[in-house]
Amino acid sequence: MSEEKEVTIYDIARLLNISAATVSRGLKDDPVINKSTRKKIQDLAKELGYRSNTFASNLRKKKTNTIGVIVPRLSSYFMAHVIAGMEHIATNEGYDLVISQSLETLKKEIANAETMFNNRVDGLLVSLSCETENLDHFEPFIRKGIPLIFFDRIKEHSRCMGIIIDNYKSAYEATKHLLDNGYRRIMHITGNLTCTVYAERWKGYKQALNDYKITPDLKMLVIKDLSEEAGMAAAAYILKLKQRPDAVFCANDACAIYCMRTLKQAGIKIPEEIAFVGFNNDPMSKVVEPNLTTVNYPGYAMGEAAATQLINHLNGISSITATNIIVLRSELITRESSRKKKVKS
Amino acid sequence: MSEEKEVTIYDIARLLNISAATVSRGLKDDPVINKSTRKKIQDLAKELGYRSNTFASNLRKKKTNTIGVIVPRLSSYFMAHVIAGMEHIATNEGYDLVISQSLETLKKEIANAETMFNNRVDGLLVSLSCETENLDHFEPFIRKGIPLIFFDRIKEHSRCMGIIIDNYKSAYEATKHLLDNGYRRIMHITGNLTCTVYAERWKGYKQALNDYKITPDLKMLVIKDLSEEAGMAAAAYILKLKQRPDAVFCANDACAIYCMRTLKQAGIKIPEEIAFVGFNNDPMSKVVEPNLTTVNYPGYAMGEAAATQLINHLNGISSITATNIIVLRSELITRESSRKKKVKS
DNA sequence: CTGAAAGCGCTAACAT
DNA sequence: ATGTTAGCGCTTTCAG
Repeated sequence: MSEEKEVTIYDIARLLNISAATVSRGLKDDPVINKSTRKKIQDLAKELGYRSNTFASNLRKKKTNTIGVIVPRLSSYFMAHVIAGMEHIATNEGYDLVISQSLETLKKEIANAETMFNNRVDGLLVSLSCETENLDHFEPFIRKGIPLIFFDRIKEHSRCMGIIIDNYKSAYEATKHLLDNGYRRIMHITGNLTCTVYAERWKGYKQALNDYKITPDLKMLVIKDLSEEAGMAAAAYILKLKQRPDAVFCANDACAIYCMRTLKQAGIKIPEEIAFVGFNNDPMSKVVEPNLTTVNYPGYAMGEAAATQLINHLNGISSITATNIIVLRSELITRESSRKKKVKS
Repeated sequence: MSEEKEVTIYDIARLLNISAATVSRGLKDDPVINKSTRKKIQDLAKELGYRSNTFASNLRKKKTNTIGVIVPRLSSYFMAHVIAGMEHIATNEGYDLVISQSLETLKKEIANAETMFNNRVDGLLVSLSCETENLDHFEPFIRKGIPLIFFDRIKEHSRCMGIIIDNYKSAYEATKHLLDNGYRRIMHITGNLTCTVYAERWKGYKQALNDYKITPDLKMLVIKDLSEEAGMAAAAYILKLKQRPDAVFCANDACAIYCMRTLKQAGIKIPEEIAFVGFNNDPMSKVVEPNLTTVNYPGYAMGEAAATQLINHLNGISSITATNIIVLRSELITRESSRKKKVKS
């Protein structure tokens, strides 16, 4: 623990008999400084083990080079990829990421936003908790002109960009795929409808049914938390139903898979008796038997897009308030779990 | 963008006709200040929307309240849970997490360490890349007395704590489980053996064989990158083998699963002809058929442990250099893929 | 219990 | 091309 003393620009300045200002400029390779002076400065800095003091610099520049990220949970496959994508872009651009989880509660989301605000992040990337019904706790950012981008779980705001996939369209296509393949009594299992993503998927589902002149049946709508347990519970519900669905469109893969598995264990043939479509393209969907048809959700790309937009705005290259919504491509991946229904003739 | 001016302690001081020093103390509820003065200060601060300037404070205190995290990849199920665990502890203790990925390369790991060093993190939490053979790039931290904890992928260092599971023992138990269940020709599929985790697992595997008087056969050792593709390639290798294994112990689940699947598609019965044991307890392992026997890897707990130890050290509650290694409990979860072998009689 | 004063290390406007 | 100067906002002796 030999706490060596920190080297400052003043040490370098003194040793080189120049001013601290010149050192400061030389260190960031400012072309206004003589090339040989620059080299001398940089060489000595390295030799002395100089490291720039970020706080002093931040204090002066009033900029933190830090981007705040607030997400419901870190520990999903999807979110891990989003974060990886953001980290990739941020690092390349010299920004740090400070990440926090709301654990799906508004209370924590508010606390996290406050911390981020006090820490003076340069910008904020947010995926909203399901409990969040208004954006009041982000007003301090708006008022200070701190750029704010929502991704995945968004709410519209005139001054904030949103980055999403077209949940409505994806759900519509997923449902239409089932209909096209001959399924008619399609159950929808989803999460809290205050979440835009789930609300949109539900709309897409209904529209597809409508287009096939099918009236949505409320018995065919199951709202749970989309957990594995919810999937098993949904399966139990299905088994008790007098008139069972011939297909299930579930708003995530984990829930779809555990529902499917439970039914399978109860002797139901998948997809012959009940077909399945999930959402997210979780690695599990490729492994479960039968392989689950699902909607690919480009997490890494979404993370990259969000970080890129924010940083471009920060650098003045583009403005967040001009573009309002960016929609990423998402496509249906058809697999065994929704194979064409054999029509009994 | 109404860039309202920032409120500082001087503003509060002026308005209250007291000194900035008193405000500074009052804001952190220093009992040395008159209770009513404290209240006045805090009330006014809230009213004016005062937020403390972290840099100014950091600059003065030479402390960042930031913990750096360097991991090979963020986007695995395991690592997502590690990070979630760290974030949980760090947030509670008022620390920020700054996270970066080495993407399994030494070059990036060095660059990341340097950034963290320059950003003056208070402590560092590291899981090493596979390429890392020495700890030179962490010397600046050691020299400055900045605490450094390795987790999961560690290397021993007299001044750094390591947090791991007992990979040797877990692998030993996994292999012994197969042996106990009647399997004798056990293949081991693993990753780069410069990684301690894989080296330890390999040792455990060999020891179990030894204890059963079985000489390890080099044909039964497959070293790949443990990816899904590696799993499929390993399956192809097995199919071409004159003398096939009757069981496979794979150092992670993803690879095990894709190997198993490929064999299954080729008509091999699992576990009758070839049994499987994986490692990690990835969600996929519970979903694949047959369910995969695996070793539970407590990611969240590991993240919590690492963060807790670091913060305790930072707070002077305990020392990192005293304890050297913390071993977390990990247990074998037996499932269908390694059912007892039926002995032909 | 409160205040005065001296920086922490860096940057940027302004001057030379 | 380089130097001077004046802070950024906070903390912390030391003095009262």
